[in-house]
Amino acid sequence: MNTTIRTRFAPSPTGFLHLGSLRTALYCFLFTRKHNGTFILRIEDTDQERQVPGATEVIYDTLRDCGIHWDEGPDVGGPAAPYIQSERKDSYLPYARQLIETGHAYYCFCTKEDLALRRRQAEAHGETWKYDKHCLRLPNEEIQAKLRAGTPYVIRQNTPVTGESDFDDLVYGHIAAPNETLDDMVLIKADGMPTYNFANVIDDNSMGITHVIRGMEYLSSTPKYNLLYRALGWEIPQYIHLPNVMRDNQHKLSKRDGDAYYSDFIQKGYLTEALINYLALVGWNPGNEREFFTMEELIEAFSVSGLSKSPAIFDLNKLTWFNAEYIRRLPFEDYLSRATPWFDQALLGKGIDYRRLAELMQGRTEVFNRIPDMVRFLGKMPDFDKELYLNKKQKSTQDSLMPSLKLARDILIPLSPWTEDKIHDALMAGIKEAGLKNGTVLWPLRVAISGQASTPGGAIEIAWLLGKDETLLRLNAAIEDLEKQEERKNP
RNA sequence: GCCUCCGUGGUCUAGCGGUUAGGACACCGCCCUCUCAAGGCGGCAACACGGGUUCGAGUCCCGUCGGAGGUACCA
Repeated sequence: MNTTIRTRFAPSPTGFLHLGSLRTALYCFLFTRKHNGTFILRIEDTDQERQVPGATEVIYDTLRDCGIHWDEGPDVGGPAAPYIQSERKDSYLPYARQLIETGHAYYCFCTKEDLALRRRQAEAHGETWKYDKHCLRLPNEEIQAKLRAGTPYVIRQNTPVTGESDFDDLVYGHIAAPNETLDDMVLIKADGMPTYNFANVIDDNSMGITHVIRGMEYLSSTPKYNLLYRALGWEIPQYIHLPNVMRDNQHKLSKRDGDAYYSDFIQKGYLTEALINYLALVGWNPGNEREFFTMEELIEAFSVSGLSKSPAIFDLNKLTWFNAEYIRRLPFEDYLSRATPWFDQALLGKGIDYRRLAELMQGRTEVFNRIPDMVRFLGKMPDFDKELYLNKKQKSTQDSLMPSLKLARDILIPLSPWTEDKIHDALMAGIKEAGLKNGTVLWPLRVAISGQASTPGGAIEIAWLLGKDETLLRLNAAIEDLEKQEERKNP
């Protein structure tokens, strides 16, 4: 490999960046960096009807966030500028004309409606629809007359009807398709814009792309692209087609799921690094059992041979596990600042010490958006089922309950200053003195002041976070509540 | 329908003719422990099916079945 590798990521600006596309961009980037090549960003906006304002910026921002840097692109320029297809509009038609002259393409005056009708008829007969080359057989005079009259037309590729076309994909190996099954695809649309199919070939060539890395939805049309390369006398690039990222066995991860865009995950509190790390492993493996990678390490480890051929289901569970791991590894100050807005959602103005809370929460946070529900009880004592007090394993029984709570109260009332160490030592000493098991007192205490089956921290940490006043308030309320309940039972 | 591709536990995967089929997530159990989490230990669970080739097949060939993609003046 002595020629410099040039690759491109060529998204359409139709909205947010889909995770499947992100992964394609990632692999493309990794491959290119690994081989010291040039990574190009090209915006494919040939479909005027599907433009979404601001979508291009979303692509830039997402890629940058992820650490996927492009060497040439619309914003940074480069020797093959412009990098937006609509701005290259005029460069396609001459090639199409050249193809017409050499018999590899032809004008077609069939209307969309007419085509749709014929397609439906063919399908009604159970036949495969394929353009019948009707306009290829038009006499030259008629073509010229229609052209002069301004009749709308498209330009179609004239694919051979015999033989077969084949190529070698770096992932899928040898791919061959009978030419008779190849449709005469439209190259230039009636509005003068090239189709993706055509623009792609022209741009990839004029930008000197050596390796085309893209989703496998293009695998079956690649033979047609290659026919174009040959007709134009161009060198065919290497192909690396990537299997799809699936939601489940039969569905691609789709925009409808609400879980398909990069931004969806970031908003929920997934870390970019975790997402990238996970995504890299959906459809690729490093050849060993390593799972954690920084971007630099991914570049180092990346190899086409580790790419999988079969579609992979996106596993939210595993992503979440990665995310929790990444959160645990975050420097504490970083965690604190990221968690603060989520603490605020449940605890704003409640006077809780976020720093201590963050210490307790960092190891327990899987996704940031789960924080509010986990800490809300600190701001407001929730209602809870009294059954929660009873816990066999902790040796907290109906009989031990009231004495335990009162013991805790008696120990905590005189306590000063209110520090975790003090609370801990006093409680432990009192429990030992009473000859009880830790759980017998601590379990009901934690329940009484939190109302939760589980909390980020034990009774001691929770008591400290709540503060002495609030802790005793809640404890007293719990005791009174139980006493009332007793009275009702035995008046 | 036709064309192309794919097929190892629930999920992501290792395997590239001889393995007790390995790892990770999830799940279950135990330990640790003032709950939960983390951690430690253990467990459940896979070569889609049928034919070949071979001394020997998850690995090679053929077929069946299953799935995906394509079949647009969308990309």
